Amino acid sequence: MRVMDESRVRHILQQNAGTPCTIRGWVRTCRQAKNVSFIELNDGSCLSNLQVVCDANTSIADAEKAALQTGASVEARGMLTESPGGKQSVELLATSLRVIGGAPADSYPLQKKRHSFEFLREIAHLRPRTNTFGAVSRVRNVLAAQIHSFFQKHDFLWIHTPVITSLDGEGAGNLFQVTTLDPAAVPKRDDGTVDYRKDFFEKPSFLTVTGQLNVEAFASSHERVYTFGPTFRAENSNTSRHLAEFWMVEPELAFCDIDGNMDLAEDFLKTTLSGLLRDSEEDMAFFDLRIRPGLLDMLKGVIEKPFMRITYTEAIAELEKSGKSFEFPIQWGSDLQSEHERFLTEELYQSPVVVTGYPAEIKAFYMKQNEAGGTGRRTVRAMDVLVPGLGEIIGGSEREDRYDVLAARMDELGLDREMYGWYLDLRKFGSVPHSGFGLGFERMLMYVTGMQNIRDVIPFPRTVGNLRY
RNA sequence: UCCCCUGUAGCUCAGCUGGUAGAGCAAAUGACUGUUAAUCAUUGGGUCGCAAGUUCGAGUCUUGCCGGGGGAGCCA
Repeated sequence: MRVMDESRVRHILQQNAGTPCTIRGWVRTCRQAKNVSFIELNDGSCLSNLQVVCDANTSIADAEKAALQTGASVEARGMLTESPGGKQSVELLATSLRVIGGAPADSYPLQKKRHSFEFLREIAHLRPRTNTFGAVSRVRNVLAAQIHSFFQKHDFLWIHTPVITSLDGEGAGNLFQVTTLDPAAVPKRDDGTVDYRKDFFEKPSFLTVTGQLNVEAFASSHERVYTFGPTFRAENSNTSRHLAEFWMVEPELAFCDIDGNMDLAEDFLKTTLSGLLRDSEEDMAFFDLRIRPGLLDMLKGVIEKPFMRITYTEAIAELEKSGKSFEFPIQWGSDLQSEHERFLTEELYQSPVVVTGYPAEIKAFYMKQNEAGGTGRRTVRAMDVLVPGLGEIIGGSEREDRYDVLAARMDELGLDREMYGWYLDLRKFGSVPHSGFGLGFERMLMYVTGMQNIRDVIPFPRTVGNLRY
């Protein structure tokens, strides 16, 4: 089979009438009359189908005519012609048509009608053949490409941080343990605890919850680096926004403070979003039309408006003086709830907002501490990027680069200095101010597509109590 | 983990205060010289999630279990 030719629907639809074509794909719908049949073929290359027209001159076996049903794979050869129909400019007038694999209509689950996303989740192996999930798959690909392209253009190195880790105390949720021990016969030490010396790594091991700590080592050598890979959280959270396995993007930048970090995050979002709108025009128009009306305007707003930048303390003051009654009361020291985030981005500023200077108590140990100042309130140089329609899309910080301050904070939180010895070393040898952020790739996909459930923007979702395919 | 909703035909759903199951779409067959959510006609299709209970009688009421969805918390 020729792989590098351009006999794919998205290319064929660009060609002029009179071009001979061969197309392979799957039947979306089939309308048959006595002397003419219309078959809509989709090959996943774009949202549009190619209409294949079969008439009396088309060579097709009688047995295969009956197999021309929704879901069947076919190959059609013929001539591209101008279409008299209104919904497409060109169509393929077939000289021959061959059914490669049939799809018995009485058992093929996908029908030529709308299906609920809940139903499609139960046939995750077939949903790539639907309009919506086909578009999600293409947008997922294009967005990933935009992200790589953005970083590559700015001289960032893509670092492949490990999936298996020994660090279990980062505080980013529950971990999946990785082991080769037989669960039915776990080796024990004399005191009854598990003898991990017999395990594969001779110590407890886990799936990573973040590549950040590892990638900081490379920021300390290559200055500009990022991770983009799978991440695992064993949280028992059953919501439309959580997965046990998801993909995360984490840039890390040396010689960069919190302000540079905010500049990077803003440029990152604006550049990747506008690249996506440029390169996925047809699919994005589909989401705007069918999934979330107003989506394109919302995204354009993010691209065009400068991001508002305020401190956590200012945000609390604004929320207090708003006079609005929130379900969760505002109080300095507690985290912003999504209702608060929505108020800031959607009502008060009506633009993306970057909030910095969060209380140290509600943020991770590695974030750089600010000077206490007159109020005695301890804050860290964290930043959350909030966008209208979603809330937090990016979370990041300037990292604590002072050895003594970091070590003291770790002691305070009861973290094992020994285990984090290498991480502390980075502050011992050639330490530099550095910053970075994390972005949940599927969360961003939900945002750009308007899809409401995170399980519908990843090919095969893994969630609590649910592992199929 | 907590709260709420829900499970009836392949899909989406209706089925009032308990009386023995229905629609639209899909499918099958036929008609139709160009359709595009094709149209028209005909036909088939259901242990009403599972188990127990109340009752003369349960899709409908009760309890338990299982599945799905939404929200909260946790977070990305």
